[in-house]
Amino acid sequence: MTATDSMQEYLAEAFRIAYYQPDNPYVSTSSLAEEMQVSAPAVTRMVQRLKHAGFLQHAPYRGIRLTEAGEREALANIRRHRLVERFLVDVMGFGWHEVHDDADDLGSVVSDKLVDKMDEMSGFPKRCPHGEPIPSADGAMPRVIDYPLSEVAVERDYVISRVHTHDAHKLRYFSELNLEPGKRFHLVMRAPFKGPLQLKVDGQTHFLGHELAGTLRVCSEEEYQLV
Amino acid sequence: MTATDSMQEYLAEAFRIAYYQPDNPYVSTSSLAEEMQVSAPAVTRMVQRLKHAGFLQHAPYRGIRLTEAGEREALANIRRHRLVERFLVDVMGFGWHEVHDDADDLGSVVSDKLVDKMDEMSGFPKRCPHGEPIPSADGAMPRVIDYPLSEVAVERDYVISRVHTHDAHKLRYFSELNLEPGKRFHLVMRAPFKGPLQLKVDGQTHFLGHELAGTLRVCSEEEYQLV
DNA sequence: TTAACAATTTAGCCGAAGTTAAACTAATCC
DNA sequence: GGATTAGTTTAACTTCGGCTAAATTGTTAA
Repeated sequence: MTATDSMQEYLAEAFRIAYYQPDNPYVSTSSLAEEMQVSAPAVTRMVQRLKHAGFLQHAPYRGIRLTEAGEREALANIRRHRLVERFLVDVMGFGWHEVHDDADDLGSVVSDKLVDKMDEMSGFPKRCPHGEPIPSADGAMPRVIDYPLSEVAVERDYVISRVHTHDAHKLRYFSELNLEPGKRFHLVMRAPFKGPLQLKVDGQTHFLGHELAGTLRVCSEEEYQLV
Repeated sequence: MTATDSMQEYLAEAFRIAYYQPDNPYVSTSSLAEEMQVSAPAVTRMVQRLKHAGFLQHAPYRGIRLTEAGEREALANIRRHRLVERFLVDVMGFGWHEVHDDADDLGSVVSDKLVDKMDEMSGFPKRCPHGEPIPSADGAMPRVIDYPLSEVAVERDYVISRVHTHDAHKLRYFSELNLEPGKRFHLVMRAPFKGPLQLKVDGQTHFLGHELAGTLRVCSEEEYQLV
């Protein structure tokens, strides 16, 4: 059985959610509903269709879990999506903070031929502009090593690994602060009780709220080079 | 009222058909059905929806005719489609004969922002890779001047203006013969009774059947420069 | 241990876009 | 001028993907 575009989107989103909660392999329908901007019943019905097609297992009232086939579909979609983003940024010159919506639209329709060409023209990138790893053509997905900025030790250097938000304003703000994936910076201090963080980027000092900092994931230079 | 993607496709196709029959402004539902690869009733119902939305007039059993609003929608779609084709050829390096399907898919989803960028990166082209004129952003569509190769005078020089087929094999064949839009050639002779044509391209002599020749539209160098 | 609440699923609805089969027009042909 | 035929339209059904409202389940708290 082959997945429709819509089915692939659900599978991809489920995979992304699972990737961000490495402890627990089950994805709740409500988290899917939220990410897909869709009602809960819509998810339940799609889940049933996907189960019948063999793309996932469903433990009612508990959650879902992709099968091998489901992961394959998901990774194909994610790869297309992230390579399109890279292409829009590297080749077409858009800002990394402004390409998500267009990439969403394009990601569902580009052919393999096109994706391969985009891959090539972007220099076979390893990560998308938000820092997420790009699955290989044969469906291997590296696991990146990084930590929420809001939880790492102070007075040390880090590299931005991933920026985990789709909020256009936040992305634009990070972009203005030069806080983008791959960027090196120094974490000066963090105020207690979920207080603001102070960091130094390109010699400039910035302050970030605790919550905002939580959407940035960071790691060491060496860890960044691993993927 | 704003048109869905699907509505725009129908409007665009209707416009293209009308453009190829300059004498008669009415487009039959069967021609639309054929071009859209869809059953006749599907067209009839869509036509009614489009009529209600004010995009066309419908004379039952006679045909349809786009309104101003309908032409606007159609031209926006055609512009997107043809600029995507140009981009795939000029920027991404695909062959002009192989981009139609991808362009079809992409044309329905690319945003204005993207189309404008593609326009710029392609050098603000005037025609798509098949030679069809590209509507301007404000919705003006030039009318090209050209004639079926099967009907023009022999022993003269011409330029390929448009290649009017979507058949992948024919396109590939034309491509192999170097017969692409903008190409200059000499029409040597034409055998009577719908016989083959002889022409000289780049010093090489080729023969084309009458029907195949009909899918090529040609004009003088000066006429080609007009659009 | 039961009551309340939150999450999930079921039931029944809608609209878009497709299909086939049957009915209807318009036009042509003898 | 009426019968045949080609082209259109209507009717009735399908699938997909969304929705709201109602029922159900699992968990938590009194």
